Amino acid sequence: MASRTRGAERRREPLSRERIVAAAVELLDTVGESGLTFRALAERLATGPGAIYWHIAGRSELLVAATDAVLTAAAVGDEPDATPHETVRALALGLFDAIDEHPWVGAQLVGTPSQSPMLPIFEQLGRQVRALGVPQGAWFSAVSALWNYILGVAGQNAANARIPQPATDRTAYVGSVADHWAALDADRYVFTRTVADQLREHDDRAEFLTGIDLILTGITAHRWPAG
Amino acid sequence: MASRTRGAERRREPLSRERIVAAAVELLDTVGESGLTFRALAERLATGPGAIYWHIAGRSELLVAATDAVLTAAAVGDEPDATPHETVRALALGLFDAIDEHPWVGAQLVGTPSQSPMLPIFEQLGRQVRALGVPQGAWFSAVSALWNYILGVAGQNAANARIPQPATDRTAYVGSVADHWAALDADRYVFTRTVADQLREHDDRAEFLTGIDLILTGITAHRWPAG
DNA sequence: ACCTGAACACCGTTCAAGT
DNA sequence: ACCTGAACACCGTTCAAGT
Repeated sequence: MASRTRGAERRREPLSRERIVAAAVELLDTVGESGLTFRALAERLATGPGAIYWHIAGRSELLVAATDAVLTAAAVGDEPDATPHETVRALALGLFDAIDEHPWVGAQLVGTPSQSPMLPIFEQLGRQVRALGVPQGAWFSAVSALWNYILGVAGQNAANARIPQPATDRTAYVGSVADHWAALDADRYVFTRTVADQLREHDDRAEFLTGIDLILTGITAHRWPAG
Repeated sequence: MASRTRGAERRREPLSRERIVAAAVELLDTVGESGLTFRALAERLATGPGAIYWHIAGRSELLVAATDAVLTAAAVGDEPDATPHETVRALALGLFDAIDEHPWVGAQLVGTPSQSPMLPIFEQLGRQVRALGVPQGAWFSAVSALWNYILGVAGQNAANARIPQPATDRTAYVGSVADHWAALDADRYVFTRTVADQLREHDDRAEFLTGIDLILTGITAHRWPAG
């Protein structure tokens, strides 16, 4: 009875950009990027595919809007007492977790020019680079390195999420790759074989942070040309 | 006259995996990933779309095969006298140039689990990490950082290539983003504004190498746990 | 064994027609 | 102003039928 009322209310609720984007995020989370279809979306919103076009220009605008919504929700506030190093870690981790929860965002970020939703994060990263004492002439190079690394991990995570069947255990998948590595030719792939167990037992999040630390160490230790 | 003969010969040449893959690479280079269509491919090969399926399982296998072909052609040989640092640079640059020439490869690499075509490169990178004196327990972490960075740049390059119209000057596009940055709000985007000119004048290739250097510096300077 | 091309089951997007 | 849903112009993939 309550559900009948709710159903009726939902059908009458007018469409809006927000409702469409929220439904799109839900669809992307549950069935992946290839499952985001105007027909599926229209069905969920109890309308026809054409109605959506009144509010959103097309599929790629919808994808950008969905990414924007997720990133806005994941934005990190400034901790006034944090060191630059800590702030970079917090920013990067915020992105990492958002992408971990919504893997399709990773693919979206990699495929998007450094535009709207990522600009604030770029800015915040940049300020930390400045605070680390990098000479001004090298600011762009230093942020770029961090940026490319973060987007690289984002892309990998997105790819990992869409390879096996939606529900397959990530652990099982990593395990099968590790088995493959361990079984490689002993001469041509000494290194990869040796590292197979480290792949099996690694923690994505910790590994990600190690990479951030490496780049920060590099940024600090690098002999930048005076600028 | 010669062209008539050649045309006739081409039509009679039997299909083969190699011819299909070569045609696919050509199509991807000229019209991008969305232009690689079984119908367009079939037309180029003077046959029907169904014929292709006799030799290749489907679109994604075709994409993998095309990527494989490009990477194999771009493989770098071992320079016996090179330092680990130099070898890493050469490997990374080989990938960078291959992706620069065939931007769709970037998207493909990011979307692919560390499987077949990239394994030899992963192995070679790993050997250099070993040669740098990284303790064995940290090998995986160190290569992963390099790997994620390289794939991040790959993805960015692929994205940049598919944003503007195929033939638009890359310089003009970068310039327009730089203009956008320079016009941002002075309070909220101090850093990004300051860096707009560095974006405008930067060289992708040099920037890429700087990032590699930073990570290598980090790998060398990092206080790894003994292992 | 290999090729053909019509047919199937989808897409995103548009647009006349409705309210 | 906003919604509807049929229609258009595509896709990847399959498959009976040919050679």
